[in-house]
Amino acid sequence: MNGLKDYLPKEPMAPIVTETIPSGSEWGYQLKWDGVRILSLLNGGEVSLVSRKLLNKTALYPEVVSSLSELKEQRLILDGEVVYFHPELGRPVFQKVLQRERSRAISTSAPLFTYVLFDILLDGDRDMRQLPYIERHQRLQQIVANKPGLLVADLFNDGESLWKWAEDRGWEGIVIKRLSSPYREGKKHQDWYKKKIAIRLKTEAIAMIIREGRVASLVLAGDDGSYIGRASLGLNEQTKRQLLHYAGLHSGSACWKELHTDLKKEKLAWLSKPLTVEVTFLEWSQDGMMRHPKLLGIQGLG
DNA sequence: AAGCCTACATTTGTCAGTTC
DNA sequence: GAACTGACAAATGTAGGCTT
Repeated sequence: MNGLKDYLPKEPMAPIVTETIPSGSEWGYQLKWDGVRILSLLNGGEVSLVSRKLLNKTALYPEVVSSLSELKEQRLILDGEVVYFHPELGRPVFQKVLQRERSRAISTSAPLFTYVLFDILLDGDRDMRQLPYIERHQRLQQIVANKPGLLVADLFNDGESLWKWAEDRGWEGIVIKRLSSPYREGKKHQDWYKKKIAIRLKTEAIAMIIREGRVASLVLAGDDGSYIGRASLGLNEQTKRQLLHYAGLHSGSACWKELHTDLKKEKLAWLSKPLTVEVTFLEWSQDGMMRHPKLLGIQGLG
């Protein structure tokens, strides 16, 4: 019999970003649970947890280890997402996961995390990876059925409805899986897709951050003129050159009396004529910043 | 308070190889 | 030779912890 590690992928199977939701009976749909990807290895009473990059996370999520303890006499490799489910909001809150990931000592009053499972790679002696996803999902449900702290991600058959449901309730997005698909490493497949729900905003770039004589990112202000973050995703070299040119033509003075600490160490080029930009981002952070902002377009650039 | 660290996600640029 | 693709590195940003 092979060791458990022989069944561990170099990287877990990952969904590919898509804009259009594939439809048809060969596809299944799941909510995208916003947390950290964790593979779990169970064997002979031992439980260990590893991250996307196969780093050991066993000590970081003791409650997950404990939730899995009922299953630990079996020989299993499971795949899923560790999330903090906010009871009032009715959805996962990623910030809580970040707090846990960055803490060394876990306080006893730390919020409890849930392990949301969506795949099984090994079941006893059986390599499950070649089985169709629908069968792996069914087997996972049999094994995990109603264990506290564990959840099997539901599989739905109507992608558009799930998308609307997720959108209405502020979830991160949905994952679309080909029901016949084997488990393959990384993104070398055409079987798993994800579509993220993004907030769209038209806002103003009032300054640019300059590094080594080049535009590094745009400083964005919200409706009330306050700092809501910076954005660089979506800028290519050509756009950066255009921006630098624009900054030269419309050089202005500082808008704020006091700079956000974020910006204090940066070299800024203030604009006398702000640029209207469109951005998307995943969500607002607690202190009013955009999480993962991305520029869609900039108006008024030559 | 500043600066560095770790971990993660994602895009952009580049290079090499393949295809038309 | 142009256009596409995959693999890879670099860049950018997120955020709290830790040290000074």
